[in-house]
Amino acid sequence: MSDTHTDVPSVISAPLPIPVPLDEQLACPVGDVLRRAGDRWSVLILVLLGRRSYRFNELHRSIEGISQRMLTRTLRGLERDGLASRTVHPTVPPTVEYDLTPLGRTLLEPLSTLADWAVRHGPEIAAARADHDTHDRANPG
Amino acid sequence: MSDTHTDVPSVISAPLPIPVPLDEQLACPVGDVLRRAGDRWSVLILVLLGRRSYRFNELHRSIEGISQRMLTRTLRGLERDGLASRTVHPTVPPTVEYDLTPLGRTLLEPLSTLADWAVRHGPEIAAARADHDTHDRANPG
DNA sequence: CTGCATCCCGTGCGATACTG
DNA sequence: CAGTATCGCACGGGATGCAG
Repeated sequence: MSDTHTDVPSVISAPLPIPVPLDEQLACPVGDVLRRAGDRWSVLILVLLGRRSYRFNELHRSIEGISQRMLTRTLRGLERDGLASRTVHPTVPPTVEYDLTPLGRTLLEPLSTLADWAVRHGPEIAAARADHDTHDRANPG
Repeated sequence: MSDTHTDVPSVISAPLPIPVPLDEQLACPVGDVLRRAGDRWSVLILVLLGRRSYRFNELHRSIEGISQRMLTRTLRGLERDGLASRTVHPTVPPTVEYDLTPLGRTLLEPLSTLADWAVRHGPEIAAARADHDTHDRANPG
């Protein structure tokens, strides 16, 4: 953890065939995870479920701006990837409980590493963005 | 780094106002970074530039399947966020060199953490996905 | 309560063609 | 070499309505 020395282990610094082949890109699980994390709701839901289990409408009420459609779709996606679990309790009004799977729980760690970076360097990004927009054109639209 | 004990530090486990307000979501730099990382090309370009500087067509040749349009747009995006730098050398055939900024370089670390997780747990995700698709319906298409 | 179906829009992304 | 312009498709994502 020295100062200017950025030691990057693992995959990122691993040798890479050039040109990076299409197969490699599509088959790579990194792309999968990145896409998941990149959508608008998955990470937020992951974080909420990381604290406790939620029911459907409870999640719906807990996330301002999400539609039922996207909540359903996102949960299905997380479930499909083995990150969240869906438990149906056969009560008279149906009750469905969502939890994080052990796998999903392990994802919180690397996610928090990235989130931490984002929070730390958010101002720098905002500044760079403002600077770029100002110098490039007067009215960014 | 114990076995089943997942200790999640920082942002992810920080207190969160419920319901999570829309402003919070849009203003949050985490969302920004996640979106960037979630697009198809940014991370790959970040990784390449992390090794050495590249020229435009050199990048174009190094990434199979990317269009000029998306290469330009992605590089502009990275540049706008202060993650990559663009240097024009006033030679007779114009030469443009792309590099990682110090900021961009620091992003490689948390990114590699996530990438590492993806590679480690990729099989589990694939298995869960196959299992889900099989049990849910015979023909997923 | 928990969801699926339908309609619609914005945009990410690729293909192609053209310019300094 | 290093881009820009235009087109078109696919998909994420919101609004609304219906159903078990």
